[in-house]
Amino acid sequence: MTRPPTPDLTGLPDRELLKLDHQVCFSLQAASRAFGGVYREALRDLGLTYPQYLAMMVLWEHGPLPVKTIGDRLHLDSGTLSPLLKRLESAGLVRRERGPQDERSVTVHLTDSGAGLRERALPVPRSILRATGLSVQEVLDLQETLGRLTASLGRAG
Amino acid sequence: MTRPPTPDLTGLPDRELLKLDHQVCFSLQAASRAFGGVYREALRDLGLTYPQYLAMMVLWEHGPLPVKTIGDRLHLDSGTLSPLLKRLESAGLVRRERGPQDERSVTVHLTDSGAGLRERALPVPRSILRATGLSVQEVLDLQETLGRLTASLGRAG
DNA sequence: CACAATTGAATTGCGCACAACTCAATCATG
DNA sequence: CATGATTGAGTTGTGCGCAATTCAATTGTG
Repeated sequence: MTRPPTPDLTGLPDRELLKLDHQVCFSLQAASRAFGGVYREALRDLGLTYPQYLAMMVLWEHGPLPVKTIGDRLHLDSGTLSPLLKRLESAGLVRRERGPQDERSVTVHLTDSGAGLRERALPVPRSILRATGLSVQEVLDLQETLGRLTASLGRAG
Repeated sequence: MTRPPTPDLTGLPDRELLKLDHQVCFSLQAASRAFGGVYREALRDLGLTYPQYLAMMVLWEHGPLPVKTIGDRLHLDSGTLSPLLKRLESAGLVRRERGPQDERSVTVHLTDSGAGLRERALPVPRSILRATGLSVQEVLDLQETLGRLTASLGRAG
């Protein structure tokens, strides 16, 4: 019943492979959506969705940034970020300016309102972490595994 | 530098919590999206998206099922499933019938074309699992952790 | 039996993710 | 310096996920 650390996957029967890989991606998405639900509730008062919260966090941490840089950090392209930032802008949290040196680039600034929102967002991480029910070590292990997984999948795809 | 297995989370500073929880959900979504990319490529020839593939797998495994049952298995509601099944139907893979005993229920059947697609889908799981770069044991551990995580988050949200 | 509550599907609306494309600004090469 | 390639944003279209609503069918209760 013990398995070698790197078993010969090609030797496993198709239906076992099917179960394994199905459940990995499936349980990954299940966890991801469960997070979404918890964040949705935690961010409701702030009027932010989770992706919007991520964008705000990048700005809270690094100050004004070009759209391109935000996209690099969040692994999102302009097709996702442009409308998202537009919503943040119409919510009055953010302001966009064409860069003077490179007129293709648009730099995103926090407004006073956007900067002030940080205070109200501070308790969110704690409530989320507590909701996971995981120990810190489990969180670290999970991240390590997910990091390798994403890297492998990225190279493959 | 060593930590107890279940540390007192309330004792950690805010900014450390912030990093931890941020990266968990973030790396979860990153892995989930990386999977999406790999599946997208693997399923391109079949003309299926990953959620459509999941629905087909349920039908391949269990035969004709009511929409409700498919939704329970995939954790999807009718708002997501109805249009998805409609697309599968217009692709000729699936047929929908009102149940005679309960006229609210709609049972989804595979067409011959839909059943035949299973053959072409068989090599997909193997290529996906290989792309993960994880050992079988790591896959099992990951699933276990994700299962607990999802359960905790579900209870919390 | 009548009527209220519940259930199963579908629809609408919103936001995210991604592909494909447009367009202007910038860069690189000859 | 002129021209072709590349880059940064934005737009369009498709599909997923979720909330909220609608509607008919069914169930439960008095």
